[in-house]
Amino acid sequence: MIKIYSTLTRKLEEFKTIEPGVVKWYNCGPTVNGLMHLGHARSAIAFDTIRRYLEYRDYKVEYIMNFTDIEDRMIEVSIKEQRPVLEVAEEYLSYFRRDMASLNLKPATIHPRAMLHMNQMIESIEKLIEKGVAYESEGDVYFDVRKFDEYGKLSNQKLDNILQEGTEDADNPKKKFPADFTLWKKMKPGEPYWPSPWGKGRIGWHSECSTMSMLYLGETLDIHSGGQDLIFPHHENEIAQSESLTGKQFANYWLHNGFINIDKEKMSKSLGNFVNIYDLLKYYSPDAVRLFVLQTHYRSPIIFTEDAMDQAQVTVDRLFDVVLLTKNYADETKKVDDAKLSDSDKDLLEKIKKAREDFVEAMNEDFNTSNGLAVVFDYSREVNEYLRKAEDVNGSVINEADKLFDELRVIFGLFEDFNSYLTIDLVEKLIKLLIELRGEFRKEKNWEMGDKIRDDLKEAGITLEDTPKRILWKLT
RNA sequence: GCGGAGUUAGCAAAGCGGCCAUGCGGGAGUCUGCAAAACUCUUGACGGGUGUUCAAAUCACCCACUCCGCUCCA
Repeated sequence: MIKIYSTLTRKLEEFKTIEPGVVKWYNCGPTVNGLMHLGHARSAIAFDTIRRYLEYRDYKVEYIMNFTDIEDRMIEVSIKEQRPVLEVAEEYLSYFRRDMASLNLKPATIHPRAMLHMNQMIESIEKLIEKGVAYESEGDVYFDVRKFDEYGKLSNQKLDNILQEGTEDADNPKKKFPADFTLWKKMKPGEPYWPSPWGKGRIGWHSECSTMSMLYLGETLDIHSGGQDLIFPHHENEIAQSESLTGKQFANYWLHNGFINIDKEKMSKSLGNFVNIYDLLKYYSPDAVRLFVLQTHYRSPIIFTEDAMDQAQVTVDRLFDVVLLTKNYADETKKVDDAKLSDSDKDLLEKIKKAREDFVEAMNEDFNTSNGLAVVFDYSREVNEYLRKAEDVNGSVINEADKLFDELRVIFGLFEDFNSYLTIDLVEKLIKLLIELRGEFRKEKNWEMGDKIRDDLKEAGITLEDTPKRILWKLT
């Protein structure tokens, strides 16, 4: 049984999907007005890993992650850089895709973009006005939060308290009530616009996620996720809009990841203290970044330091060593034959089984990757011990160990470029080395060793031809 | 002011009533022609106080400090 902590109830809940075996999940993606930074990456890696785990547990995950490409901040960049919003969006979107691929983040089932869903959003706003929960005011449209009784339920705040400090331009005279939020924003001169029943303008930020999630996943989602900073007002507003529209619960589980801090201060665009993924990957491997993030539970804050990143790099490199060793000694052509097992074989098989169970147990508890990794480290030590100390290495047993490593690395998204380690380039180097060694033996008239190398290579499918000028080799 | 999270060994980070985390690092050892790796043992922790309990890092209360949200942010 998988347990999930939901922000809405503030406790662990048993995970049950609406439709058996299918997870409908909407994750709030980034605004593409800049490069992907470690904060985005933390969120993306955490949820990517949870998604991979759910898939491992045989769920079909319909994972939608949007890109916000039309919004105040997009327009700011557009004006600053003197080029159309669409062009800005395209550029940063391509950088995001690049960085996401570098971090081995699985693409979402669909990555919808706000700009391409204007009509649907306008329709949603019209319906909200028809229902009497939204109103037009001088070309703007606002949501009337007093019409939604449960406003504040996600962020656990009462409307009175929200009002104390006010919200988004609280003193705006066009609003009936200070906490009302914008659904449609009238254009200002020079800004991009779309036509609507209320005149030229653009969508308010909170509309896109409601509209697009319902469009692709239906009126109630299993999971809705994002960074903790989105709880208020973004997700609160999404709930207000969506539930007013449908009368149904918008999402059953609300997941929010913790922040990355630098020097005890939140990493954010507004503070300008963020670490770009593109730059970070010049110094650390993608695996190190993933491990760095996953060592901490997804809801806890992470303090970024170079020291911690260095540690993650060392750790992941060592883990890779044993995974690679295991792969080298695994024999997938043979099945485990109970009659031929030594005590150490049986012992390892037992440990593999136990590790798999312990791992599942750890992850079932609100996706505790920290404990999950502890299981992996214990397990890798056991495999190392076997590989180095067992009287005979049984290829079929090691193959079982390799299978578990494969399962684990797929879930954590580690060592994806695994197969590229055995390249034709490496084969060439090895063959040249053997030819050189054989040359040394022949110089010493050690024909026996020289012939052994030639014969064994032929056995392996590589033929050497001794010609007067040089030695040629070919794959047979 | 309101709402929330936290303070665990040199560093990172789980645990959330009784026993082990785990990773990086430090020390010793095993192996060993050299090197590297690995394995074993070891080091060392629960912010401060007061309670509850047979038993507390874990529960309650108080104090101190930190961070986050209430404004664009993952």
